[in-house]
Amino acid sequence: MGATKTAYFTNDQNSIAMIAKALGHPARIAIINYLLKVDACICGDIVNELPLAQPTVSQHLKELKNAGLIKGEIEGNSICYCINNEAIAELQNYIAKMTIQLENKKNNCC
Amino acid sequence: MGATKTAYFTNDQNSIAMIAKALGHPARIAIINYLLKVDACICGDIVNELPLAQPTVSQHLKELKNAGLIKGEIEGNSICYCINNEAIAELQNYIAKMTIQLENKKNNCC
DNA sequence: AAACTATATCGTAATATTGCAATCATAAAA
DNA sequence: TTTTATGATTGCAATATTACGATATAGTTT
Repeated sequence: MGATKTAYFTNDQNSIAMIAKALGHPARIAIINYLLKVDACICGDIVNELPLAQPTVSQHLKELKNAGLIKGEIEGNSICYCINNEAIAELQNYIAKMTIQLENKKNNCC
Repeated sequence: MGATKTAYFTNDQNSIAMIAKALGHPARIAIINYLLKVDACICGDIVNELPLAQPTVSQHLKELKNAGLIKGEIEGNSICYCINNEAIAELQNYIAKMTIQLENKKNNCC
Protein backbone atom coordinates (compact mmCIF):
# COMPACT_ATOMS: atom_id res chain seq x y z
CA MET A 1 0.00 0.00 0.00
CA GLY A 2 1.10 3.50 -0.69
CA ALA A 3 2.98 2.58 -3.84
CA THR A 4 1.34 2.92 -7.22
CA LYS A 5 0.42 -0.47 -8.66
CA THR A 6 2.21 0.14 -11.91
CA ALA A 7 2.25 -3.53 -12.86
CA TYR A 8 -1.54 -3.61 -12.98
CA PHE A 9 -1.73 -1.19 -15.86
CA THR A 10 -0.72 -1.20 -19.51
CA ASN A 11 2.51 0.27 -20.83
CA ASP A 12 0.60 2.99 -22.61
CA GLN A 13 -1.26 3.96 -19.49
CA ASN A 14 1.91 4.04 -17.46
CA SER A 15 3.79 5.94 -20.11
CA ILE A 16 1.25 8.72 -20.45
CA ALA A 17 0.79 8.89 -16.69
CA MET A 18 4.53 9.26 -16.27
CA ILE A 19 4.71 12.18 -18.66
CA ALA A 20 1.65 13.82 -17.12
CA LYS A 21 3.00 13.31 -13.65
CA ALA A 22 6.24 15.03 -14.57
CA LEU A 23 4.20 18.01 -15.73
CA GLY A 24 2.13 17.88 -12.57
CA HIS A 25 4.04 20.51 -10.65
CA PRO A 26 4.00 24.27 -11.28
CA ALA A 27 7.78 24.51 -10.95
CA ARG A 28 8.21 21.97 -13.71
CA ILE A 29 5.68 23.74 -15.90
CA ALA A 30 7.64 26.93 -15.25
CA ILE A 31 10.86 25.19 -16.29
CA ILE A 32 9.29 23.92 -19.50
CA ASN A 33 7.83 27.35 -20.24
CA TYR A 34 11.23 28.92 -19.70
CA LEU A 35 12.99 26.45 -21.95
CA LEU A 36 10.40 27.20 -24.62
CA LYS A 37 10.77 30.95 -24.25
CA VAL A 38 14.53 31.26 -24.21
CA ASP A 39 15.94 31.14 -27.68
CA ALA A 40 18.87 28.88 -27.07
CA CYS A 41 18.60 26.40 -24.25
CA ILE A 42 20.91 28.32 -21.97
CA CYS A 43 20.30 26.77 -18.63
CA GLY A 44 21.52 27.16 -15.09
CA ASP A 45 19.71 30.48 -15.00
CA ILE A 46 16.64 28.33 -14.58
CA VAL A 47 17.62 28.45 -10.95
CA ASN A 48 17.53 32.24 -11.07
CA GLU A 49 14.16 32.20 -12.80
CA LEU A 50 12.50 30.03 -10.20
CA PRO A 51 11.62 30.90 -6.60
CA LEU A 52 13.24 27.73 -5.37
CA ALA A 53 16.65 26.75 -4.08
CA GLN A 54 19.23 25.22 -6.38
CA PRO A 55 18.97 21.65 -5.08
CA THR A 56 15.21 21.77 -5.47
CA VAL A 57 15.46 22.95 -9.05
CA SER A 58 18.07 20.31 -9.76
CA GLN A 59 15.68 17.70 -8.43
CA HIS A 60 12.83 18.93 -10.62
CA LEU A 61 15.14 18.88 -13.64
CA LYS A 62 16.01 15.30 -12.82
CA GLU A 63 12.37 14.32 -12.76
CA LEU A 64 11.70 15.98 -16.08
CA LYS A 65 14.71 14.14 -17.45
CA ASN A 66 13.56 10.79 -16.06
CA ALA A 67 10.19 11.27 -17.69
CA GLY A 68 11.98 11.99 -20.97
CA LEU A 69 10.62 15.51 -21.24
CA ILE A 70 13.99 17.23 -21.33
CA LYS A 71 17.52 16.37 -22.30
CA GLY A 72 20.70 17.69 -20.75
CA GLU A 73 24.07 18.14 -22.35
CA ILE A 74 27.29 18.99 -20.59
CA GLU A 75 28.72 22.17 -21.99
CA GLY A 76 32.01 22.96 -20.40
CA ASN A 77 31.33 23.97 -16.88
CA SER A 78 27.58 24.23 -17.07
CA ILE A 79 24.81 22.05 -18.44
CA CYS A 80 22.49 22.78 -21.31
CA TYR A 81 18.96 21.56 -20.92
CA CYS A 82 16.35 21.50 -23.60
CA ILE A 83 13.00 20.03 -24.41
CA ASN A 84 12.71 16.57 -25.89
CA ASN A 85 10.16 16.85 -28.67
CA GLU A 86 9.32 13.17 -28.64
CA ALA A 87 7.74 13.13 -25.21
CA ILE A 88 5.73 16.22 -26.05
CA ALA A 89 4.61 14.54 -29.25
CA GLU A 90 3.48 11.47 -27.34
CA LEU A 91 1.37 13.57 -25.01
CA GLN A 92 -0.05 15.63 -27.85
CA ASN A 93 -0.93 12.46 -29.68
CA TYR A 94 -2.78 11.12 -26.67
CA ILE A 95 -4.72 14.34 -26.14
CA ALA A 96 -5.56 14.50 -29.83
CA LYS A 97 -6.98 10.98 -29.70
CA MET A 98 -9.05 11.92 -26.69
CA THR A 99 -10.45 14.93 -28.48
CA ILE A 100 -11.45 12.87 -31.49
CA GLN A 101 -13.21 10.35 -29.29
CA LEU A 102 -14.96 13.14 -27.46
CA GLU A 103 -16.20 14.68 -30.67
CA ASN A 104 -17.57 11.35 -31.83
CA LYS A 105 -19.89 11.10 -28.88
CA LYS A 106 -20.79 14.69 -28.22
CA ASN A 107 -23.50 15.08 -25.61
CA ASN A 108 -24.32 11.56 -24.63
CA CYS A 109 -24.66 12.46 -21.01
CA CYS A 110 -24.09 14.83 -18.11
CA MET B 1 8.74 22.22 3.78
CA GLY B 2 7.36 19.37 1.78
CA ALA B 3 4.33 21.24 0.50
CA THR B 4 4.30 22.59 -3.03
CA LYS B 5 4.86 26.35 -3.08
CA THR B 6 1.77 27.04 -5.12
CA ALA B 7 1.73 30.73 -4.24
CA TYR B 8 5.08 31.26 -5.92
CA PHE B 9 3.76 30.38 -9.35
CA THR B 10 1.27 31.88 -11.77
CA ASN B 11 -2.35 30.82 -12.07
CA ASP B 12 -1.69 29.39 -15.50
CA GLN B 13 1.23 27.34 -14.28
CA ASN B 14 -0.77 26.02 -11.35
CA SER B 15 -3.80 25.32 -13.47
CA ILE B 16 -1.95 23.26 -16.06
CA ALA B 17 0.06 21.50 -13.39
CA MET B 18 -3.16 20.57 -11.60
CA ILE B 19 -4.66 19.01 -14.71
CA ALA B 20 -1.43 17.20 -15.53
CA LYS B 21 -1.10 15.97 -11.99
CA ALA B 22 -4.59 14.50 -12.10
CA LEU B 23 -3.58 12.58 -15.22
CA GLY B 24 -0.35 11.54 -13.55
CA HIS B 25 -1.50 8.14 -12.38
CA PRO B 26 -2.14 5.08 -14.55
CA ALA B 27 -5.41 4.31 -12.79
CA ARG B 28 -6.72 7.73 -13.64
CA ILE B 29 -5.57 7.40 -17.24
CA ALA B 30 -7.39 4.06 -17.30
CA ILE B 31 -10.54 5.72 -15.98
CA ILE B 32 -10.37 8.44 -18.61
CA ASN B 33 -9.75 5.86 -21.33
CA TYR B 34 -12.72 3.85 -20.14
CA LEU B 35 -15.01 6.87 -20.07
CA LEU B 36 -13.90 7.64 -23.62
CA LYS B 37 -14.46 4.09 -24.81
CA VAL B 38 -17.85 3.42 -23.31
CA ASP B 39 -20.56 4.88 -25.42
CA ALA B 40 -22.70 6.31 -22.69
CA CYS B 41 -21.01 7.29 -19.50
CA ILE B 42 -22.33 4.37 -17.51
CA CYS B 43 -20.18 4.32 -14.45
CA GLY B 44 -19.77 2.29 -11.30
CA ASP B 45 -18.47 -0.49 -13.49
CA ILE B 46 -15.32 1.57 -13.51
CA VAL B 47 -14.63 -0.26 -10.29
CA ASN B 48 -15.02 -3.58 -12.12
CA GLU B 49 -12.73 -2.42 -14.90
CA LEU B 50 -9.89 -1.46 -12.59
CA PRO B 51 -7.65 -3.72 -10.53
CA LEU B 52 -8.27 -1.62 -7.45
CA ALA B 53 -10.66 -1.67 -4.52
CA GLN B 54 -13.79 0.45 -4.57
CA PRO B 55 -12.61 3.09 -2.08
CA THR B 56 -9.42 3.56 -4.06
CA VAL B 57 -11.31 4.05 -7.31
CA SER B 58 -13.68 6.45 -5.57
CA GLN B 59 -10.69 8.46 -4.42
CA HIS B 60 -9.22 8.60 -7.91
CA LEU B 61 -12.56 9.73 -9.26
CA LYS B 62 -12.63 12.46 -6.65
CA GLU B 63 -9.23 13.70 -7.74
CA LEU B 64 -10.22 13.75 -11.39
CA LYS B 65 -13.32 15.68 -10.36
CA ASN B 66 -11.34 18.17 -8.27
CA ALA B 67 -9.07 18.82 -11.21
CA GLY B 68 -12.16 19.44 -13.35
CA LEU B 69 -11.42 16.56 -15.70
CA ILE B 70 -14.66 14.72 -15.11
CA LYS B 71 -18.15 15.54 -13.96
CA GLY B 72 -20.49 13.32 -11.96
CA GLU B 73 -24.24 13.29 -11.99
CA ILE B 74 -26.45 11.40 -9.59
CA GLU B 75 -28.68 9.02 -11.48
CA GLY B 76 -31.04 7.29 -9.12
CA ASN B 77 -28.99 4.91 -7.09
CA SER B 78 -25.78 5.16 -9.02
CA ILE B 79 -23.66 7.98 -10.34
CA CYS B 80 -22.87 8.85 -13.91
CA TYR B 81 -19.40 10.16 -14.56
CA CYS B 82 -18.21 11.68 -17.77
CA ILE B 83 -15.39 13.71 -19.18
CA ASN B 84 -15.39 17.47 -18.93
CA ASN B 85 -14.34 18.70 -22.34
CA GLU B 86 -13.20 22.07 -21.05
CA ALA B 87 -10.30 20.75 -19.01
CA ILE B 88 -9.18 18.59 -21.89
CA ALA B 89 -9.38 21.62 -24.15
CA GLU B 90 -7.21 23.62 -21.77
CA LEU B 91 -4.55 20.95 -21.77
CA GLN B 92 -4.73 20.51 -25.52
CA ASN B 93 -4.38 24.24 -25.95
CA TYR B 94 -1.29 24.29 -23.79
CA ILE B 95 0.34 21.41 -25.63
CA ALA B 96 -0.50 22.98 -28.96
CA LYS B 97 1.20 26.21 -27.91
CA MET B 98 4.24 24.24 -26.84
CA THR B 99 4.42 22.51 -30.18
CA ILE B 100 4.24 25.77 -32.07
CA GLN B 101 7.04 27.24 -30.00
CA LEU B 102 9.09 24.11 -30.53
CA GLU B 103 8.67 24.28 -34.28
CA ASN B 104 9.77 27.92 -34.29
CA LYS B 105 13.14 27.07 -32.88
CA LYS B 106 13.83 23.64 -34.25
CA ASN B 107 17.33 22.43 -33.51
CA ASN B 108 18.88 25.26 -31.57
CA CYS B 109 20.65 22.90 -29.28
CA CYS B 110 21.13 19.49 -27.79
C1' DA C 1 47.76 23.76 -7.49
C1' DA C 2 44.18 26.85 -5.41
C1' DA C 3 40.14 29.27 -5.87
C1' DC C 4 35.94 29.69 -8.15
C1' DT C 5 31.70 28.22 -10.64
C1' DA C 6 28.01 25.24 -11.84
C1' DT C 7 25.41 21.43 -10.82
C1' DA C 8 24.46 16.98 -8.58
C1' DT C 9 23.79 14.22 -4.48
C1' DC C 10 22.95 13.24 0.48
C1' DG C 11 20.31 13.55 4.50
C1' DT C 12 16.35 14.85 6.57
C1' DA C 13 11.94 17.15 7.88
C1' DA C 14 7.32 18.21 6.37
C1' DT C 15 3.67 16.95 3.71
C1' DA C 16 1.09 14.39 0.08
C1' DT C 17 -0.35 10.25 -2.27
C1' DT C 18 -1.78 5.50 -2.68
C1' DG C 19 -4.40 1.74 -1.20
C1' DC C 20 -7.67 -0.64 1.48
C1' DA C 21 -10.86 -2.48 5.31
C1' DA C 22 -14.49 -0.82 7.77
C1' DT C 23 -18.22 2.06 7.93
C1' DC C 24 -21.61 5.51 6.59
C1' DA C 25 -25.33 7.65 3.51
C1' DT C 26 -28.74 7.27 0.27
C1' DA C 27 -31.80 5.37 -2.98
C1' DA C 28 -34.18 1.31 -4.91
C1' DA C 29 -36.38 -3.10 -4.17
C1' DA C 30 -38.68 -6.42 -1.60
C1' DT D 1 -39.90 -1.08 6.83
C1' DT D 2 -36.23 -4.12 6.18
C1' DT D 3 -33.02 -5.47 2.88
C1' DT D 4 -30.00 -4.62 -0.89
C1' DA D 5 -27.03 -1.98 -3.91
C1' DT D 6 -24.12 1.87 -4.97
C1' DG D 7 -20.86 4.93 -3.93
C1' DA D 8 -18.62 8.22 -0.49
C1' DT D 9 -16.04 8.91 3.79
C1' DT D 10 -13.02 7.65 7.64
C1' DG D 11 -8.88 5.98 9.54
C1' DC D 12 -4.65 4.18 8.97
C1' DA D 13 -0.27 2.12 7.16
C1' DA D 14 3.13 2.28 3.50
C1' DT D 15 5.36 4.96 0.37
C1' DA D 16 6.39 9.12 -2.47
C1' DT D 17 7.10 14.00 -3.12
C1' DT D 18 8.73 18.54 -2.00
C1' DA D 19 12.08 21.51 -0.23
C1' DC D 20 16.52 22.78 1.38
C1' DG D 21 21.14 23.02 3.95
C1' DA D 22 25.33 20.82 3.65
C1' DT D 23 28.41 18.61 0.93
C1' DA D 24 30.43 16.41 -3.09
C1' DT D 25 31.95 16.53 -7.93
C1' DA D 26 33.79 18.32 -12.00
C1' DG D 27 35.20 21.83 -15.05
C1' DT D 28 37.45 26.76 -15.37
C1' DT D 29 40.16 30.23 -14.18
C1' DT D 30 43.90 32.31 -11.93
